[in-house]
Amino acid sequence: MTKAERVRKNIKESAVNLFGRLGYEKTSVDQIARLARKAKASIYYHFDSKLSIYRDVMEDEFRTLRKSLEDVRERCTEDEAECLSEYLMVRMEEMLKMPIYANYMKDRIVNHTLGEVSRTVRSIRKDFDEWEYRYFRHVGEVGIRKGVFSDRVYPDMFARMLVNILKGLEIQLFVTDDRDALRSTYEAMVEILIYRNPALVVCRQANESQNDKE
Amino acid sequence: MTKAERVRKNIKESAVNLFGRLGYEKTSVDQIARLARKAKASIYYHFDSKLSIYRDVMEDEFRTLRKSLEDVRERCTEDEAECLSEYLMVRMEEMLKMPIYANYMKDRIVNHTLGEVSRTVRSIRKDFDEWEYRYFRHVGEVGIRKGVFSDRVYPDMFARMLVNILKGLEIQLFVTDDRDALRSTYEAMVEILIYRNPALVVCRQANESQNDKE
DNA sequence: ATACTTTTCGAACAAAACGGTCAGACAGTA
DNA sequence: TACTGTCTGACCGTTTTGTTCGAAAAGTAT
Repeated sequence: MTKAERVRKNIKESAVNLFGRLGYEKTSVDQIARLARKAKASIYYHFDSKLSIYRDVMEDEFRTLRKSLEDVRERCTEDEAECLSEYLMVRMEEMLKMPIYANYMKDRIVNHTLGEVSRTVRSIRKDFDEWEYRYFRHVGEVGIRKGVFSDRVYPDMFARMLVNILKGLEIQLFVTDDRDALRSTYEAMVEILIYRNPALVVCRQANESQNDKE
Repeated sequence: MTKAERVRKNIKESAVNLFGRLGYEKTSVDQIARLARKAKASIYYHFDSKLSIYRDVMEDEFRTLRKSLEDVRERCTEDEAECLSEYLMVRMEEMLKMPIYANYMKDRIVNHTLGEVSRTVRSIRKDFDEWEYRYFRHVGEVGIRKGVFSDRVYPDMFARMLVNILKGLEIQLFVTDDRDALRSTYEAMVEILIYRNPALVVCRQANESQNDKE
């Protein structure tokens, strides 16, 4: 790691600290510089603008979120419903470890307008959504083929719906901070998504009554 | 409660919210006004200045701290050591519920200078210290007379020492946020303060061995 | 309706803080 | 010595800040 990279990293650490606690507007470049023990002008040697620092650390947050979710995907490949449930739980926990994004969400809700900052975050978020859409569609394809989910929904519909529902619940998560409420909501959602094939239900009931007799 | 008092209270609630989250510098009067649904100029009808709002809500925080500690003092009058230990625990827990003061402490540690704000808070804090000193001196007097604490220290010394030690530990508390570490430190401190009168120890040992024989 | 008081606020102010620039200083090094 | 990457103090134009003031509005008692 070169010296320049080390300095850049140091600046980013200061930025994470401040953006995470104060948000974009309330953090000044001078403050980042002081915390990184550099002059304000030095910050502009390593970064183009305040916004580019913000974008950089925000991207990092989403990168580590992706990494965590990739781990879940690899770890769990058996039952699609179980898998999805686990995925959503980890997703929630990891999102609560994203202070900069959480702060942005809160700011957005109360201030209603952040201009170019919003545009930047939306672009990062769009990449993440598309990445996640691809996964959901894959889960949908496999799940529908196996009969775990109803074959009346197409994988594309299935994935799009999930992405949008999760976006809504996310706001709730950051505003209320009530992870337990969200957990049960996720569980209920997965439960509803699972296709209760009438034939299978009858079959299962038959099995159970047979087990009772034994 | 008159209308003016209600408005004042409403403004103070907004101020508590913002000062507690953002600190003094990062909170603007306009922001307080918006949260209280008043024009900025209206704030100055009810308060002299931004600093006077800050002083007001900070004093409130110390007032409720005092109230809690007075409750402990009344509840517990038996064993001086036990009493002191309980007092310190409640003191710590209650201090963690003082967001504005906590925020001020953090700011002070990283910024090193806040000028007139520091002067204001120091004055409030001085009142509290003197109030607490009087209690510690009283506990010292009674404790030393009863032989719980060593009679080689004077009540004044005893109280002054406690006030200063607590001030130091307080910084640790706000910086690390590790209340468990502080709890054991407090316990150890009280343990050390208790006077292990050699005569009493011998006496107690004799009693115990007598109990063994029975 | 009248006159008087209390409360609110838009507009304006000087001062400060803001993001960002630039010319030059400094340190390593070939 | 000349060159390269890194740092910084001073500065700029703009926006935000705390605070003031006169007048509008709301409330109240006569």
